[in-house]
Amino acid sequence: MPELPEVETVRRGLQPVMEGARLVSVEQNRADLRFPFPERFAERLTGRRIEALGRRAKYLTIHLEGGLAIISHLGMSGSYRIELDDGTHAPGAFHHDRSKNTLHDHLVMNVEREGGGRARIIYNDPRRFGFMALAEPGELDSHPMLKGLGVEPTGNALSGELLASLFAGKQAPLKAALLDQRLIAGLGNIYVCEALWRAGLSATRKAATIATPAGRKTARADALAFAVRDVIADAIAAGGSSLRDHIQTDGTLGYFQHSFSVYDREGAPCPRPGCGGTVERIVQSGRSTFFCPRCQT
DNA sequence: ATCATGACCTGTTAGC
DNA sequence: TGCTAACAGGTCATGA
Repeated sequence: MPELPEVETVRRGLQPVMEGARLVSVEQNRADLRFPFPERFAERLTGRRIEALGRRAKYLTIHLEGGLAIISHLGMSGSYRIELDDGTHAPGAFHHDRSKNTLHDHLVMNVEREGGGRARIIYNDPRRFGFMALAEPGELDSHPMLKGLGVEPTGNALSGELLASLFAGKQAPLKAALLDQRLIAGLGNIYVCEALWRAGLSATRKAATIATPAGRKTARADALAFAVRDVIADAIAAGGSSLRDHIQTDGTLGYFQHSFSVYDREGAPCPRPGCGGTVERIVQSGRSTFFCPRCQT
């Protein structure tokens, strides 16, 4: 599920229940996800108040009183859901609102909410590619999981100039460069495919070809920087993409999947007006790339 | 250093 | 219907 827009959607869904709440107890149901949980993880959380929820790239950050912070990555299949003490799901609960699948509930945070009442925040992750870490007070930005991350594709930071300088000299395919979290942090397979389509650029072209040899921007760099920021902003506004969970009762599931131009649309006509091409699928470094061979060059 | 590939895990779906 | 293979939103370790 989770690229940057999905993680941001999770953050916004958890925020009204978690911020200001106190962790009454934490149930950790196994020793590891992709990596072992930190030492004494549940004990260190218990009793603390949650001050804020943040996000860096695809990482959710949970800031606790005293400065300790949980760093949570959802991998491919991680999700959070909220259960209120009356047994219902909270508005804003994200994903997997079906009664089955508690098998992979790996962490349960029981909280006393700020305005009173209790809630359970449950982390579920069938494939266990997700992971959690703890950052000591003042060490969040320098934590090994976050410190090497590149620029956020939100806001104005990602300009054509910056993109050109980041990609200058790179022989890797444009797609691989866009997926490199050390350069731009937060893009994944869906939004890279969509951004390349919006920019009219081929995923297989060498990354360096959007810059001059000196690392100056070209029209391609401007188009790609804009496309990346644009598709991420659109996806966040739509609440992210939900590929598998179309059953929904409380209305907070993402709907950006209905706006895909090429992702998972092999054989469909290219939606660009007047193009007339057909979406194709190729494999690059083991991952599907969806693109229009006619208008992406 | 840079780049490509396989590995990690479970669940769902397409195809025979 | 039942089995098998392919594939899935990500990252890390390895080897060329």
